[in-house]
Amino acid sequence: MPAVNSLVSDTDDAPPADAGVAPKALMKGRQTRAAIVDAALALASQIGLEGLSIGALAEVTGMSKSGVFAHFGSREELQISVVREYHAKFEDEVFRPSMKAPRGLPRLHMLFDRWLKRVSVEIDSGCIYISGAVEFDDRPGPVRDALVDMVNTWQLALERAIGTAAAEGHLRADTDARQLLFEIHGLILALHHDARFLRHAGAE
Amino acid sequence: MPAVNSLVSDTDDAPPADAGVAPKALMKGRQTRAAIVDAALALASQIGLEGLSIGALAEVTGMSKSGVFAHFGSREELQISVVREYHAKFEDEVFRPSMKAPRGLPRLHMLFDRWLKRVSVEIDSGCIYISGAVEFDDRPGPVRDALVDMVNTWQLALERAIGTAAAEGHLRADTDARQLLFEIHGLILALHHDARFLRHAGAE
DNA sequence: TGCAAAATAGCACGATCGTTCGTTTTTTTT
DNA sequence: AAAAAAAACGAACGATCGTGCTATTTTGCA
Repeated sequence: MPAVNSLVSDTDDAPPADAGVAPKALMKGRQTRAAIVDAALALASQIGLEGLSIGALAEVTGMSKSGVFAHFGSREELQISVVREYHAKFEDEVFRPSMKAPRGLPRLHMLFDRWLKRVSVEIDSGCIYISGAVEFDDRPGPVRDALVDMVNTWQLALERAIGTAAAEGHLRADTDARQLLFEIHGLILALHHDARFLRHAGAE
Repeated sequence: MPAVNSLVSDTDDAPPADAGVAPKALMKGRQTRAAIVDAALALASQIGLEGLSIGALAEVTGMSKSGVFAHFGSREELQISVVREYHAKFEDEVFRPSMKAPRGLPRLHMLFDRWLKRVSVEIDSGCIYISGAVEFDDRPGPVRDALVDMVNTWQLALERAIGTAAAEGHLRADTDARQLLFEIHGLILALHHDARFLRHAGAE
């Protein structure tokens, strides 16, 4: 694990550094880039990261292929940007709000609740962590690395929350955090499967 | 659900029917077709059903593109054949052997055991039910239909096994078969995720 | 052994892919 | 306002995709 791109870390990346300078009034490029990434995220949520094509993306955003391309320099970089964007959104909507809940079981419960909602209730946006895990389980490269990195980050955060809840006395003292994490993860995956693929209704 | 292509049903399909005639000595075509499907299954297990390309398949089997193509008539038909082949293999290696175990918990246990092994221990062959579910959760069509059909078939068989085990008194009497199935499925999915994507070692 | 049929090869098509390059437009700075 | 820099465009490339065709080879049967 090279960089500690831990949960909590702001979201910009491409131009190497905002070296000190105040954000002068963000250049036009940044905005459109953000718009493209947004559209790409929506697209990738439906057809997968591998299905993401620059041509389709250009059509959706109303720009030219080369115009879109120029913002990333390669398809791979685009995919990575999408992964990072999803990570940032996930952080904003799942992780950070839950940190305001009292530590221990309530916080863990909120994490789980929000995770669950994010992952499958909003049918329009499938979870990129899950689809990406399947698409890239046998496809080495930077995209896979980025995905693994962020999934690991999230799982670590969850495991810590479980540990805290146990230490707080809200869980049985002999709780195996790793094992519980594994089981909770299983529930989420099964729900994602049944809701999205089999099109079942009930969330349980 | 149009056809009852239940577990237990033999595996040939393409030429409409083996109308009565004894298998004269299977024509050359059938063999190569089978060989192609085998190679396709191996390929799809790694790069996914969507990643399956006729060109790559031709290279692997040492035939011409059109030679491969002629056996299926369309890419979609090829994908469906692969799904069916996986289903048949799954039946042979997971379902059928388990039916020889004594009904109730032992049989259920054997089903689970073999399922688990098939799905993730053999790293070389990822589970097409799982990867397919993700790839086709938002992609309607005959391939998706075939996948859903077979996953449903398998889940139904498992649910029945759970029900039997409960009726036999091996499980708590108030067991909710659907719920237990859901949880078991979750464990399998989580294992597949951790083993294949995160490359963890222990099976638990 | 010869003949019909099945299996395979070879070639070309239109489409789409990611990417490159030179030009033009827009934005920012001076 | 003019000059410099950034952003977007348009056209083309090589590659690969699935899919038609028409030969050619191989197979199974008389």
